[in-house]
Amino acid sequence: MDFSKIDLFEGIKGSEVNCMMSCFGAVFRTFRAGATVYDYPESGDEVGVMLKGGATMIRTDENGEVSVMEIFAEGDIFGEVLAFSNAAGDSVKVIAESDCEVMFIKYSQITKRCEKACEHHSRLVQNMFGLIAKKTLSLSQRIEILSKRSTRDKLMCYFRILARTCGDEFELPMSVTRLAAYVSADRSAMTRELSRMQADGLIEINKKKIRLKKVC
Amino acid sequence: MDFSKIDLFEGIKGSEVNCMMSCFGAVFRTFRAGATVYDYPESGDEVGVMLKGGATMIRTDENGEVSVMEIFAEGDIFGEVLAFSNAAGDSVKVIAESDCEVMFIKYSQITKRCEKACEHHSRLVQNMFGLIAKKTLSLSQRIEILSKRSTRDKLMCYFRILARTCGDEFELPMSVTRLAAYVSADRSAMTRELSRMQADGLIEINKKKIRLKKVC
DNA sequence: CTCAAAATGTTGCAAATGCAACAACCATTT
DNA sequence: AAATGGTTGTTGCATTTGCAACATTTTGAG
Repeated sequence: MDFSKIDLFEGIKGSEVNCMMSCFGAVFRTFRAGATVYDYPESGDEVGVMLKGGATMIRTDENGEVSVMEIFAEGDIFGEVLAFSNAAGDSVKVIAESDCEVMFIKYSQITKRCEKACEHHSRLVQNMFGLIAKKTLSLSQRIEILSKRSTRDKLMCYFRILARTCGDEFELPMSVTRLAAYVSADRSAMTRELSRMQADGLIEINKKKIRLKKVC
Repeated sequence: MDFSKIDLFEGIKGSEVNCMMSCFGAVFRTFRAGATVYDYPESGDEVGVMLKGGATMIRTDENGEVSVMEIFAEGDIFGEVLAFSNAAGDSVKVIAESDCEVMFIKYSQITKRCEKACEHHSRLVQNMFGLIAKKTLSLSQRIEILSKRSTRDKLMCYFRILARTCGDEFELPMSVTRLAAYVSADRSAMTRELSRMQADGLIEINKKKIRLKKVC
């Protein structure tokens, strides 16, 4: 297993990473696309580290309304203690978007100093620090999107965020149906709005390929 | 200054806290209600710790649209590195809701180990950890609220969250105008909806006092 | 290949919401 | 007391949005 690309272990040698695994009681699992990676009511204080592939955190409320909470790519971490409140007791799951590989460790083992006082434990804490900061950033981005009043503004806001890393032409990192859940809009209404946006010359859209046309 | 109630310093003796202040280059300031506590484009890598009073983080976009991003009470921390993306380059400020007292420290001084290697520095990092986790929780709560489709659902979601800590009868922690910004709805439309909710027997509302009536 | 399930695209209609404009109220300052 | 600025409450109207229902296309499994 190559951990060199995983941010959580940055600055920690591969050999030492393996050594740390026993402290953490790390467990490795692989999942097929569509499988449930993490089921919140059950998964206690475990932290998941996405080693390979991608997944989406999905909340389903009592009315069956679905909303996308977070999107995980390689290197991202997730877990109940890390990220969210489940106020309403809704069902919250992480679903594999593609085949993926995940490492699970106990949160409590990370935050408390282990008896052996691994030298690299504190570095790991620092890394974790940075990852959580990154996560708050993405949550905050989501809030920026959701706080727009109209579906059009929400979409434009999201597209501009994507464009900042990918340029004015990019591919949606999720299905249109998921996108609707992500911006918290009705799918059909959103599709209608996407058409209008194209008609108004704001974007060009072809399947999942999108091109921002106007600078703004 | 009494730090015993500030989560960031939990488990660190008062005398040692004072000792640490020099490492951090802590600066203390007081603000009147309505004053600007923190202005993001300018305030670099500083972390604010709310020692006394309360404040609100407000984003204003290019159209003058206002949205409340976070609400800070005693013990909460805030800062650019901690929480948010400013994608659009909008104006983001922290405004004192009441008279308040804030301590500012440099983020970089917290994350990097200081030369003196204070014994308690690592405890501070652990505490900071917990605070950020708490922050992600509140961001995630906000997302839970914003991802509801209707204004009524947003409000009920928020009220239930408040009720969990305060019981079925509580006082709004912000003005109605701010509440509208928080749930990202038009103020007048929200007021209208609040009346309807009362008419429908869901809540009783009197100024800022709210009572949840139906269990659900 | 074939079938079933899921995703996508489209439309009409009713309801919710934003918007604008206004009046009433409150607190603070002069 | 008067003036000022901010918050609150209300209403009519145009627009947006959600919702439901349906046809079409794509995907995946056997």
